[in-house]
Amino acid sequence: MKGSTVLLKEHELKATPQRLKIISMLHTHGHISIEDLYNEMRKEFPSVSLATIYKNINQMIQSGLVQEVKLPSQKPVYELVKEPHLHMVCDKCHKIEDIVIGTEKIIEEAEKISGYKILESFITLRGICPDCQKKAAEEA
Amino acid sequence: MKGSTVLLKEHELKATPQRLKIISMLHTHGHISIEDLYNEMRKEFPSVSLATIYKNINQMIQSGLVQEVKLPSQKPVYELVKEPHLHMVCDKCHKIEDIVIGTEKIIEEAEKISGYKILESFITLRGICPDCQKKAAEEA
DNA sequence: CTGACTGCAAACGTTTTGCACGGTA
DNA sequence: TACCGTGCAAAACGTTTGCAGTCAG
Repeated sequence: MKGSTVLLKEHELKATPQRLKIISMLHTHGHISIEDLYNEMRKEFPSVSLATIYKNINQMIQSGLVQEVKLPSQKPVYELVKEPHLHMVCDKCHKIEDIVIGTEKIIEEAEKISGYKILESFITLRGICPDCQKKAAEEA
Repeated sequence: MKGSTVLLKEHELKATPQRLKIISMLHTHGHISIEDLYNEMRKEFPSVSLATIYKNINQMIQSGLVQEVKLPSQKPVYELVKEPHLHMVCDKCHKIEDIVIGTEKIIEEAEKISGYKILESFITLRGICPDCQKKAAEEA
């Protein structure tokens, strides 16, 4: 894991305490909403402004450091940009997990059928996570 | 194509002129935003209210007649529920197309890797549509 | 006829903007 | 020191709600 200061410098953003904290929260949570960023940030920086969170997240998105993830039936969450992956969302506990799967075949087929030149894919799968399956089985 | 009145009745919604128009616009456009629904609806029903559009779309979603589609970098659009499909979005002209592709393999693999029981998949592919590829080639 | 639907206006939650102050490089 | 970033307040959006009048069944 790269130092957060370096990460910011590489994207031409100054390393302010607020930004370092945002990066750290993104690392820790994997996926996090603006509201949760704000609430957690306030523990350490009680006078932080929501505007600061928005401005920074938007700058990080523009600079390619962060990515917005739009999920069905919930507010957008944010994650650090890393290798391409897809998102699994649990219907019961709402946890979000990344998994890495080859998507070449589906993309190839989509290109063949549609004639599009595909540049990026966004895949979200909704279902029940192993923990919640277990709980459901025990309750039955 | 089923009559819109019947479609509404099947979903236990009264067939008002506004609702019939919404269904017709969904048919015609395939995917349409609230704003576009409103602007087009006003041509025929000048005094229609945005609230009516929202209320109706939300009811149609709840009754399983309509589905919300969240796309990267744009407002949500709405479509009639039909067979599962994925969305192709053109970077240049922003057109949205549906294509039907088997997703069993990717879902199977995701289930195996993650242990999730998957219930639904949301797949969006971003790229350049054939028309815009052609245009780009001609300009070069 | 009755409950559901519409249009209007106000309220709401989220995100953006402008500006003066403060901190990073 | 110069500029960028922050916090605050206000504004701008998008969406929802409450209500009185109207319409579909």
